[in-house]
Amino acid sequence: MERPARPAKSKPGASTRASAKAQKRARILQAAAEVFAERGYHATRVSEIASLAGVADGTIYLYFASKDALMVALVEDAIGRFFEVLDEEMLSLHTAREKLARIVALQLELLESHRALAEVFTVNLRETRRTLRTLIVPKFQQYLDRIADVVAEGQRRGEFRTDLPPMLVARAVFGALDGVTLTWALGRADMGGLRRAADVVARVVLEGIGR
Amino acid sequence: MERPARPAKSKPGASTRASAKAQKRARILQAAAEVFAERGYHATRVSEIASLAGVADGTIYLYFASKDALMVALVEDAIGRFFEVLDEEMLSLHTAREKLARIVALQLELLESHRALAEVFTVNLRETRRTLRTLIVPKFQQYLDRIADVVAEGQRRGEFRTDLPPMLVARAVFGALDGVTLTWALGRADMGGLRRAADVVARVVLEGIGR
Amino acid sequence: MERPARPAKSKPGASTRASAKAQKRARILQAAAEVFAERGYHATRVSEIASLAGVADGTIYLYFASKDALMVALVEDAIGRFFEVLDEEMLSLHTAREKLARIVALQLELLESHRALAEVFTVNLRETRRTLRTLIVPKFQQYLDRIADVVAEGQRRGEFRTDLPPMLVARAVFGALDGVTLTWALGRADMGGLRRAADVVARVVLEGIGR
Amino acid sequence: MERPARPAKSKPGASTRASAKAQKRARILQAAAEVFAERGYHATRVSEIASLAGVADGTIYLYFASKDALMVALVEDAIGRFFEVLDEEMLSLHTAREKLARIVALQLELLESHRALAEVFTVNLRETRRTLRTLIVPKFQQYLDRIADVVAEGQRRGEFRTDLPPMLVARAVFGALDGVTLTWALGRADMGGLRRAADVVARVVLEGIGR
DNA sequence: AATGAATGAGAATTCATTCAT
DNA sequence: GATGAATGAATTCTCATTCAT
Repeated sequence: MERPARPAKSKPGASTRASAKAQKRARILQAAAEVFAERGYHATRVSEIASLAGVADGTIYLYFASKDALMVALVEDAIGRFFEVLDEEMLSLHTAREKLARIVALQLELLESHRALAEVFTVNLRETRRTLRTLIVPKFQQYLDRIADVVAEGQRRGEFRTDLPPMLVARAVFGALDGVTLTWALGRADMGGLRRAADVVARVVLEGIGR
Repeated sequence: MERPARPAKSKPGASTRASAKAQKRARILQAAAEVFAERGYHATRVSEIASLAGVADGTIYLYFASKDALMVALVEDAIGRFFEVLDEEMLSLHTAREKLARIVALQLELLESHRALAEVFTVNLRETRRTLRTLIVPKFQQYLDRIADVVAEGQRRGEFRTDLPPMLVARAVFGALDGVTLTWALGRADMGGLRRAADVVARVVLEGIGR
Repeated sequence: MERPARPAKSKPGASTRASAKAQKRARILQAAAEVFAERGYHATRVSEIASLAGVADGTIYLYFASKDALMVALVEDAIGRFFEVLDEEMLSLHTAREKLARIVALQLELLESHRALAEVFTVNLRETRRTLRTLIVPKFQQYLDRIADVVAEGQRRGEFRTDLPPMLVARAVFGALDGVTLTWALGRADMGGLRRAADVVARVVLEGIGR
Repeated sequence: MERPARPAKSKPGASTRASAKAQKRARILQAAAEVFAERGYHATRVSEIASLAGVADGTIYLYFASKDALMVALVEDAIGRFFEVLDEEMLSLHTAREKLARIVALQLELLESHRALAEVFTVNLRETRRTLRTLIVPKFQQYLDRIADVVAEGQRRGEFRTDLPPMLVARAVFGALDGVTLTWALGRADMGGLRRAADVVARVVLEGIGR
């Protein structure tokens, strides 16, 4: 199940080492996502992650401070990558309708192509202790803010009706995406299922909040 | 596993005893909801529930087979009560629009008035093991079915646009409700917050799926 | 499984009550022997004994101070009854050979006809705590003394060789009886199995296996 | 479940480590025997064994799957060692009389020099659950078979009388040994006590107590 | 840097016993 | 006398984390 995946040619010296380190870190995170999704956060043993990642138990702790930190890193990394793509895509879009539709599509595309992440985000994330949520909730708030910003922009530009509080719309939209992902991940998780869902959610939301 | 209150003729005091038993059971469930919401399912000690309910640790096990069973009972009781109210209310409503709006309002009203339950449903429920989820997921599916039925009914009656798969709409609507409840419960949980959210969600959804 | 067994006609008044009490006590002991033999001392729940005896859990404690006391009473009663029979039979026997052979036969006959007791004596008795054994060991010592007395008597009368310490012989004989009972009870426990064993043990002890 | 010491060529230090592991395992078993004998199986806390063995509680479980498994290993190791000695000694003996006398002597010598084991075998072994006994009973049956084989051999060779079923004799002999060990271990357990008993048991079995 | 053996804190659950009815 | 609901003490085992090698 584990792929050692040491790439053939890499830069010599320090950067090789740095890159080897980054790769091992990534391998551990990947393994963590899979085991968390498969067994749940609490039922996951650190040794299972280590085993799937092909490292010793203790090695995990050279890369992450704790099992909790592993979950935080996993989520923050994924959100970070998502934000990068999102930010870039937003640049080329000009209407709020387009932007909102793209956000919806992008989130579901990402999760559809990373099944394990989909379950981690919709399920396992909520298994973790209150303190841990404290670290992650701000990241989510950032995302809600971005969605709300697009809604507010659409309202200012006359694209959207103005009787709906942007943040409340953002929470509902995020919830809808989370909900379809959850039922998809816990169910058959069929190919293309989330992509189709994105279309439906976008149409309902845009018709619903459109002027 | 519990014996329901015995009906008409029984030894004197029996009905009193049965009712005392039902009351103690309810007290334990209430305590469980509060502690689960406060500390999370895994961080909750059975002894904390017992202490808050004012019974001995062992007494919990005279009413529920395990900590897991306690969570299942908590959720099933709440869903059961919700369904009862829902079914009765649906009788007096005739359009699908009214019905859908009522479902949205009812779910959020119920959870707003039971803050602890709101957190249990949106957060703690997902902390429990796969096997436990197996027991609860069917109950949720029933709820999704009811929502999807109303959507399909609206489509047949010409109230709703027909290009949206009812079950997908149901999943999105449920997700939206779950999402606003989650952000409400994890945030300030201000009075009336969910009631206002119900209005927004209903308007977005009905405009969105309306013809 | 339980036989209420209230006998039809008994003496009126206090003695009736006393006898009813004695019968209930006997029923509890009988139930205890069966459950101990079936499940082992530690695995036996007091409530199982109560259930088999057809009384409430608390009732057990009106007759016996504790689960330990129940085991002590069970064993002492059985040994007491055994001693009564033994003492009477000894009166009519005159040689030490006859006496020893009779002891061997009597012990195995008794245990063969009370399968549960056989297991209680050979197995469950040793499951109990050191303090409990302290109460029972003296009873066993009495038995060893009787056997040793017969051996010493045989030596005085010239029936038995005199180079063997009577108490050591007694311990070996008792062990042999215990051993055949144990293997019988843990095995098929076939009818007549112990009776045949009695004959063999008696012959080995009295004559040896050498030609 | 444990990995036996790896043979010839392995990383340097490996054999040292394997031997350290074997030593720790032995220390735990030794500690277990002592505590079981002292307090009884059920009254023994795993933490007491750990403490006496000088390891942490959890370490016990790196070597044995459970408290039950610890008891099984203890008994099987001891029987295994006994069988090794027994098999070797039997080679140099030629008459069944000699062999039987040697078995008797050897068992009692072994137990006399391992007082704790004597109590474990005669007492604690019977405290364990039915399932555990299932694992150990076959080992005992092997021993009974060996004794019975010697008896049958003696009968074939004309050394022993032929009117006694070998297995029944084996059960009685084993019982006699078990009985003298039990009374010795529960009593003063005086030095040489079992050695003297061996002599008496052998003489009784081979020649009987009759004159 | 990597390993993996060792650590030891921590908690659900059982069940003998009590006592209000 | 009898009941059985309630009590609460008591213990095995797990597993995140450490650290000697």
